[in-house]
Amino acid sequence: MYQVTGKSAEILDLAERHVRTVGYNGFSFRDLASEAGIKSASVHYHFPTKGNLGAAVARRYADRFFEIMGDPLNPKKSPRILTEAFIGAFRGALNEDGRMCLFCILGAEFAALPPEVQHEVRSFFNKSSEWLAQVLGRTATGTAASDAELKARARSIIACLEGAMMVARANDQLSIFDDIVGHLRRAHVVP
Amino acid sequence: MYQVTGKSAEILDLAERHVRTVGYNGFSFRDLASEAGIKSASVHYHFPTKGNLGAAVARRYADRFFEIMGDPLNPKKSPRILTEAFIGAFRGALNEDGRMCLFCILGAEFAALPPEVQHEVRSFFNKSSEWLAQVLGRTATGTAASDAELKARARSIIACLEGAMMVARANDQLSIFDDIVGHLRRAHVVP
DNA sequence: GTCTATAATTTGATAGAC
DNA sequence: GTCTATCAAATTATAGAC
Repeated sequence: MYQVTGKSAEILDLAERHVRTVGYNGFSFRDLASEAGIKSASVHYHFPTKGNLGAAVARRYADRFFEIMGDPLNPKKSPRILTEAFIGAFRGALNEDGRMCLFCILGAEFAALPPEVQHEVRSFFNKSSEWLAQVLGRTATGTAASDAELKARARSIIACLEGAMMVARANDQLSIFDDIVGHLRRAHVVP
Repeated sequence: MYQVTGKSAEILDLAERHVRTVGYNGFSFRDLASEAGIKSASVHYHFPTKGNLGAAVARRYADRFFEIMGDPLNPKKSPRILTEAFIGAFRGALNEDGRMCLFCILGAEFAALPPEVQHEVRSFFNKSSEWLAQVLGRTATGTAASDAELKARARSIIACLEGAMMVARANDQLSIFDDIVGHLRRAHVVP
């Protein structure tokens, strides 16, 4: 699933790389075309408009993310394991290729995005904080907390991870990300 | 100081608004010109290149920020007061006009920025985490911590604030920012 | 300082042949 | 599905008059 089989998928891969590096407004259809070995008109065949392409990139990224994360209530995986997987997904994005989490950069650019892309961004933040809130609800301190409190804690962790990626990349030091996460652990913000 | 006296300052104001809304790649010299009631060629008279303008916007924003924050070691201001001022500066940016912190959006766009703007972004993150680390060093738990640990804690708070702004704006709910900060306080991450 | 005029390039997007 | 050709608009930036 989600393997690079055809040109459409290849274009999605290239677009994702660009968004995660220079943002939605930082690349053009011609950039993608030249890297894919085709012409920009052919890119429009696969994705009629740029908003269309942006939304497709966002949707695929989110689908992959939640597919990897799995069920937050899976009894075979402890809250700690799941939280570490969640943190690892963010760290991996940064470590793997020095690029940002897709939704960190799209979130910052939010007002500059076409409506269909904005919709995907909002959706990801809602779903990811919901996922993490469910995990936190399984912990000893979580069972006593209200849903609103759990969601706030989840958002706090997500916000911290997104911010950590940004600060780390601006300084080109992955260790900054690790320092910040280390602090989250020591403060018992994270299971 | 920093009042809108001439066209240069007015252009800086307009550019700052645009960057904080749609990012560095989301506006043009013509946008600024039409809003300032002049032509784009006249904008180039004040700021030869866009990188030049971007760096000037960033420098002014940072200068203002640290002017308002004052001395982190000021004995008349408690660590708690100073930290709240720090948090308030971030919240104010969001609350005042629903726009992002300038360096949150520039940080996310980092790779798409001209070198001179990148330099200002790095400089802000270094200076602000240094400022906050000095404040944290004055607290009971801070005096025992190493400089590296203090800096990591400062960066953690900054990352969280930047991330909180992003998530809050993407959802158009200031309360999300407050929830996240509230959690920071309850977890005693913040003095 | 601001203007007109314009250069040189890039952008997103379309029409129509193969 | 990909191409050539092209459009209309926008972009950063400069030259030179006022």
